[in-house]
Amino acid sequence: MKDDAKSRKAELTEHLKVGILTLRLQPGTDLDEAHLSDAFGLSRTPLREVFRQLAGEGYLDLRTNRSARVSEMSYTTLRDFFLAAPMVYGAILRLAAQNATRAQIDALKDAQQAFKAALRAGSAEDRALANNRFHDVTGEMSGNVYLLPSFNRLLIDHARIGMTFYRPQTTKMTENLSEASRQHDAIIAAIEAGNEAAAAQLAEDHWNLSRDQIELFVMPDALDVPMGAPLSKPA
Amino acid sequence: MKDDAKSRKAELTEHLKVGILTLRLQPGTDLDEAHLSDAFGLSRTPLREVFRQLAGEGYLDLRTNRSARVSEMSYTTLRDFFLAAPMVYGAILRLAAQNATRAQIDALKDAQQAFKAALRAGSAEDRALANNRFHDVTGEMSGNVYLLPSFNRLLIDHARIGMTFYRPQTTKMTENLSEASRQHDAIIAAIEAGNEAAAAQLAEDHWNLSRDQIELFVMPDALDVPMGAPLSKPA
DNA sequence: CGATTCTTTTCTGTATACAATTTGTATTTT
DNA sequence: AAAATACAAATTGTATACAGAAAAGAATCG
Repeated sequence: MKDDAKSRKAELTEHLKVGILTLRLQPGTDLDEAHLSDAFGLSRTPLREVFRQLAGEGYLDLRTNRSARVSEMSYTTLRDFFLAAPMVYGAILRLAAQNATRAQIDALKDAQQAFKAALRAGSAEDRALANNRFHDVTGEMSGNVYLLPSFNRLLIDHARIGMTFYRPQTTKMTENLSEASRQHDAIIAAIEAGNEAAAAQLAEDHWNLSRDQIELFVMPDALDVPMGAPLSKPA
Repeated sequence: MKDDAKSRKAELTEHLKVGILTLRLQPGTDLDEAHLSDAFGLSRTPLREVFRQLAGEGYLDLRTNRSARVSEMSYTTLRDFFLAAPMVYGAILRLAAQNATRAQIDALKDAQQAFKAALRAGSAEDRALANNRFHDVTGEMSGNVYLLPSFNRLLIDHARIGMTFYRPQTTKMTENLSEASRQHDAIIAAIEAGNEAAAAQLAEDHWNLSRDQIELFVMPDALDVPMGAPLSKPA
């Protein structure tokens, strides 16, 4: 059982990634080098290398002479997200259908099993991470080094945005999650059949569903209170 | 005149970037930490941080317990490049036309001036770098954090592929460079006018020209020698 | 002579110590 | 009392020293 520096470094990386994807580490959070190096038994040198790497992948922002910070999410970035996601997701799934290997398809099926399990009995964090894993595998399948950087960057914020809607608050939202799961199954089938057109269409459908889910959160049903009626006082 | 560590670090970063874009540092080249830290008056710690950053941006590949290496370019990556570039370039120019600020438009004009100067009197390196700079500014204009990672990754290899065809070997290739310059002017005009559709169309035209130029290099005119005739001996 | 093992050397990865910068606090000044 | 300044504490950035892993070379065996 090796617990050397290498594995501790990987642990730290995973810890930060998961924390950021699940919003446990919220956008804008400052990271304390001293505390983290202490907690993971690493000196600051390798720790800072991990920071640089995660910054390169879009998890963190680095500012000279200031602490590393979990990358921000603002309304402008949300707009950019909506613009870029459909295009990149479509291209990735199309390429995945072209290039997926047997082993990758098996990995995708495993990811989907985990996603279903998370829907049945998991927390919001479990669902977001399982969904992230599913799409991450489709990225691997595409194998296109030029599209992956943007795709992975999108997946980070998709998970973070999704953390709000994987905690379903209405029946409609719950139905949407079941639909997403069915779409995952269809995506697997399209990839396995090498059906590019179907994969691209499913990417669009899947994205539209995801967008609807986001809209349900951003624009909830209006409160059922007559105009002018007093609202309950804030604490 | 500050020559402190910070500027030396930036110098090193620039040196490596330029070297990689111009193929002075060829794909697959191993980088020697000891030599570089000596040459730039930096210790290995900040040097390795620069390596990590450049790896994140796609300039370098890092392998544990092995030297950092200039990122490879193979025929498979060339195929991926041709698949991804038209889509991403189009989206970036469309967004650039939407969002460009006055200062950015001025920067783009400056870059184009430099490009023209490089065409008139510069080396192949100068031309590739000036062209890279021009497109880099369009990326800044788009301002979309989700598309930029892929766009910047594409620009790296576009510069490297281009290094072969910015050394024009035929009249046709020279004409293409002039045409590229005219397209740059048209791109500036479309962006300045906020004309998205025109910008997107120009992205397609510009890409097609670039692809033609690459094809001229990959598939040169057949040698004008009758079949079976003896070729001049290699040295 | 070739292949293999062992030793030496070189290079990568990490820890620690120190320098430099920023931030928070107390003091002074208007 | 508010603003400005000076000082102290905390934090980031860098250099150096050392530990560990590959690579290169020497010695041994078939």
